[in-house]
Amino acid sequence: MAADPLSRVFSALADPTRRDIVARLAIGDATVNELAAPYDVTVQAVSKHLRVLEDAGLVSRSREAQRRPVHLEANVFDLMTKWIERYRRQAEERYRRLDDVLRSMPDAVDTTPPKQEGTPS
Amino acid sequence: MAADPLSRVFSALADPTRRDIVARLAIGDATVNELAAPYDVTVQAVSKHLRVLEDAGLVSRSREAQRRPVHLEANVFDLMTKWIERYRRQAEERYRRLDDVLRSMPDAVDTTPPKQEGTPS
DNA sequence: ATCTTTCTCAACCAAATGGTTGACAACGAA
DNA sequence: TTCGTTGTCAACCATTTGGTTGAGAAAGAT
Repeated sequence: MAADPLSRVFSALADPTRRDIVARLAIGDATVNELAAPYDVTVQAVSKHLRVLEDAGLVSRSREAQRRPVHLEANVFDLMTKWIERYRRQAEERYRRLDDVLRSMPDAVDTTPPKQEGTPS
Repeated sequence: MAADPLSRVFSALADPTRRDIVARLAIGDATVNELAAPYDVTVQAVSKHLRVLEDAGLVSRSREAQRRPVHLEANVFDLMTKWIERYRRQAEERYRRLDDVLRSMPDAVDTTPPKQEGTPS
């Protein structure tokens, strides 16, 4: 089993069925049988998927008679978005700098579009 | 191999070594040997990781003499952030509505914690 | 031409993954 | 109590994955 939380979350969402389940749970809590209904796999398979999502902290299961309502824990998403945003911003910044360098070169390639730029972000 | 692009991206980032490589590439392009140096795995293993990242569209490899500089393609991140944001927002909206309902109920359960903000971890 | 460097491909291996079936625990209903 | 429903656990199976070693392609250096 993956050690670090970030790997667990990414790994959990790397499966289309599990992303589908998350999408379903965003609408509202559901039981395992309800979640399994749309797919032609056994309930056990869906239960396994839910365990993966639970280990990643994306989902929680409570007890209610025989039923086990599954609930989406949205806050774990932040872990991912923070990681993603960090490196995207860094890469975009780098790209911008490269762009500046190219622009500052008189006519190395000459394909420079005659454009005046705004300053995004 | 995973069919859909979203699964490929999530799956690619589910590995700590590959996330590390992405972090490194955010600083600047690098060759396979440079990328492999910090880890005690073979260059072949890193080459495989790069292939996974490339299939996910997160990275591109060009040719420059014998060297193959690896470049980070930041735009693919958007695919993920869009997906994540959508369901997080949906789940938060749902939580807000549930919160409203609970607040509008006079004293259904009475175990209501006194107005605390933020989840108790 | 022959070496050297850089990197990928192919074959193999152990472990993880996603699925199955079968057994059974927990609980409400009869 | 016995039955039906809901869900998990255990064992098993096929495929994928992350790693290895060994061979070889591509291009500059000698």
